[in-house]
Amino acid sequence: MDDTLARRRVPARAKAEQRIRDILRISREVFSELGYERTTTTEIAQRLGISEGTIFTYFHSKRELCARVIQDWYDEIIAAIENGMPRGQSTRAQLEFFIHTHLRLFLIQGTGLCALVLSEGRAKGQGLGEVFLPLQRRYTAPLMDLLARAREAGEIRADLPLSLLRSAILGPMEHVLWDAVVGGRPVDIEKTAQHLVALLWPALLPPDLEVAALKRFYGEVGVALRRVEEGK
Amino acid sequence: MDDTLARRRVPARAKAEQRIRDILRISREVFSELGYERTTTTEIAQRLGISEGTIFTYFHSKRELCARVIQDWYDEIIAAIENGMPRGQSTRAQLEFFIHTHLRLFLIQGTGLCALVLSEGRAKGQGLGEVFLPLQRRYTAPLMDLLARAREAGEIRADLPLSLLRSAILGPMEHVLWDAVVGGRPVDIEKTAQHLVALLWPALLPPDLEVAALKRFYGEVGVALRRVEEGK
Amino acid sequence: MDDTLARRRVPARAKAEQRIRDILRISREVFSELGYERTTTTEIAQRLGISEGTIFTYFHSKRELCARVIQDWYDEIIAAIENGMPRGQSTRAQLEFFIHTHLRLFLIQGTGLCALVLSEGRAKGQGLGEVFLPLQRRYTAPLMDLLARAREAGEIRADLPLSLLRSAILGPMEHVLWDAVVGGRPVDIEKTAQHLVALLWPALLPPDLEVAALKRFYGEVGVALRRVEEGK
Amino acid sequence: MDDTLARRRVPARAKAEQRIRDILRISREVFSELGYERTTTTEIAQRLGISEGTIFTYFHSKRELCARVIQDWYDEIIAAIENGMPRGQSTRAQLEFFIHTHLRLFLIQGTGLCALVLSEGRAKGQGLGEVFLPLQRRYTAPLMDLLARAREAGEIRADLPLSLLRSAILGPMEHVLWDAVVGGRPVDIEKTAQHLVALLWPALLPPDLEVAALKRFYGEVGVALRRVEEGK
DNA sequence: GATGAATGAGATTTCATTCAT
DNA sequence: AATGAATGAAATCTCATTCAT
Repeated sequence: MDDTLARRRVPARAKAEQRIRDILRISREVFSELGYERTTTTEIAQRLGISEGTIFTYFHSKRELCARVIQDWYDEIIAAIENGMPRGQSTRAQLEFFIHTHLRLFLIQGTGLCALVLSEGRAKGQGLGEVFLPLQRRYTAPLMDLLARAREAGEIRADLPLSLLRSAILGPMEHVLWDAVVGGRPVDIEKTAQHLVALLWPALLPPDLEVAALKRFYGEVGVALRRVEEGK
Repeated sequence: MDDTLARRRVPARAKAEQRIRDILRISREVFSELGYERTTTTEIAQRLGISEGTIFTYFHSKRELCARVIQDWYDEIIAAIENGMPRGQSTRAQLEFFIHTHLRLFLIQGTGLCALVLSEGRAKGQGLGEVFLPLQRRYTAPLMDLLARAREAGEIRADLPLSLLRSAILGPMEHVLWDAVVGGRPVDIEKTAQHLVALLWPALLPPDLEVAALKRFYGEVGVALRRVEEGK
Repeated sequence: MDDTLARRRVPARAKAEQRIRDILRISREVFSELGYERTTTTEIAQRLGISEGTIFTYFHSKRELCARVIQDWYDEIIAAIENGMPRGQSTRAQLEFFIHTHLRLFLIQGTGLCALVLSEGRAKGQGLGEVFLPLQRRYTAPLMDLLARAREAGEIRADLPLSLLRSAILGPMEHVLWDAVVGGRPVDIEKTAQHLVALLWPALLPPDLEVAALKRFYGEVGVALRRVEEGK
Repeated sequence: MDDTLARRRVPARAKAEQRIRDILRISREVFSELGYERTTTTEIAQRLGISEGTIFTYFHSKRELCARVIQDWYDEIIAAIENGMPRGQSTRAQLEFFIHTHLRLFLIQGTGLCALVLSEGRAKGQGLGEVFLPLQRRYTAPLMDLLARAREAGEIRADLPLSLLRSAILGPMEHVLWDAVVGGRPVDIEKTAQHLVALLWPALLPPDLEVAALKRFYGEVGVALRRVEEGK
């Protein structure tokens, strides 16, 4: 009974929501394959098996549709990272989670959406640009927080601007993804994430924390030696 | 008389070549400002003060023109790096030269051309994609050579694939450039290059090369100490 | 119980009639604001807070709806004039009533409906045009009657076609209304009506009715004078 | 020779100008037949036997094209009236010229353009409206000047606002034209102009200028008579 | 070789109308 | 009776490319 009622009332609203979801799903596909300009509403409609007009029943314009696609995609990534971040664990473990999650989510959709953001974010004039900046900021916030806290704790180097450290982490990830897609090779996400952390971790450490200690010891030994020799 | 002769002999070839250069120069400007799709042949012709038809006298299509623009741009960067690379100096010095030159040449034209490559390189179907791969390879060749030689010499770590090291260098550079353009801030190229090297160098070093040596010393000193104490 | 019965009996007819009235009322608003083409069924439905489909339950097409709107509006004006015309009073008083009523009714709804008729009445092809002619005729009938009777009584000039006199009355009124709407100024209906009558009345009088009599008298006095002088 | 050169150089520019003239001529036809909204660029292109794109080579948008059509049409009327006005002659003769010219020029194109202005002038939002007001003003300027000068000379009544007098002249003209087009009857322009002047002239005269003089005379004669009779 | 007018294929977007629920 | 999602025809406008001069 409940079921029947539910099922009966559903269509009116739920059908519409399903449509919106469908359109967004396919649009994400097409936009990420072809980029904004080469994507046509005709193509989207055809893949959905609906008429072009229907798309415009739910979205005012192609631009709005695209903005929504990007927003949703960001939202997913942001949610995945914010929710999953193992805050109790070590900085290095958290960094590894961030990189791993990032690689995983990007590779689901290919780098198409990434390139979309990269190229359309620059559309001067009346562009999608404004939509991106806040998203980009929210998206990198967990990473920035992590770095800031680690720096306060003296765990990572303080001699360079945080934004540079951020670039040193995000940049290689994007480049690896790019390589993967252009080269068309599959990526072992697990391994690549571990590699990236192994590679980048030394770059983040305070230069010569341990080394400095050892050097001091080395020096003191030297002094002691000389004294022994002299005091002979 | 001289003039007339000169004018008569030259034009057939030299005038045409000048035209081609002009078209390429302006096209580079426009493509990098607007991206491939938003660039119109009309815009290019207008900025040149010539008719649209003329462009098609020299280039078969917009696509071909764009491919040529990108190729020329790559050629310049490749030449600058190949010619300028200070091969006699230390690996670190060569890396700094590479990063510095890269940043400098990219920032001359803005990141427009970079975004152009990024977004148009993916054009599935009848794309520019095929043009890019070899260029990209030639472009990164000097860096790969440098890394390979340094690895053989034991200067840099051997526990990770070279391609990952490459990504760890190119990725942050691109990210920094991106930040610069999106943020609209000017970049101190000199300083940024130094910072990037300072940041990335530790990541490239064999893990614990120096540290390992010190630790071995520490250990030996310990052994010696105990022996002295015992042999007392 | 009463309620239930009432509600049950009424709806079939009365509810439907209320719907029709509502749709017509709002449609009049929208059509007169926007004109036929710029009016959308969506806009009408939204202002009514009903669904688009409902409109088509009661009207076969947008065109039919518009025709009905115009017809109703004419009916109101015609009724107001036919019922209110002070037939016992002087021709001039009746003319003033006509002008006053006309201005008043037009200005209630703005000149939107007027412009609607003007522009849509001409729609060649599958137009509303055919609907208008009889309405226009019924609408001007009271004025034509008034003029015809006055002419028979010798009150107004007989040297020009009646249709021209009608134009000389309707034309200025419309022009004044137009001015008012374009200029966006409020109109003092009372005063404007009086002014129009003052202006137009002399145009309707038989040329020189009074003047002719006076001139005849003037001539006779002259003759008499000369006779007196001579007969001295 | 001259001819040949002239003919040879002509196309480049003259061909374009001819095109523009052709497009304007046909557009005037279509816009005046169908109104702004119902006119399609397809229809215009078809009647011209050219492709739709060509229209947009010369005019940025349908709206601009329409604005130009209206402007040209106004310009013609304004020029005809400004140039032909017989300024030396009597006020009445000048008025007749104005009315006659107006009727003639309007009837060449039908009232289509008139209705176009009427209906599109109201297009709220981003309309053609702004284009019209100055044209309308320039267009009525000669008439207003005429009326103002005549009023200063005491030739026409001063008890009503000039704008009302203007409406009393323009209004009937438009109404007559409307009648003619709706009714589909041909109009005897000469006769109609004369009739309109005969009809409207008395409305413009100072009320009772002549009549007042005669009445004064009549009164004085009466006084004189009584005095003679008494002084007998 | 240069021109620039003409083209036509195609893209986005609107909206009256239909119809299953 | 009411809904509102779906439609599809049509409209405006863009632009790379061609070709006669």
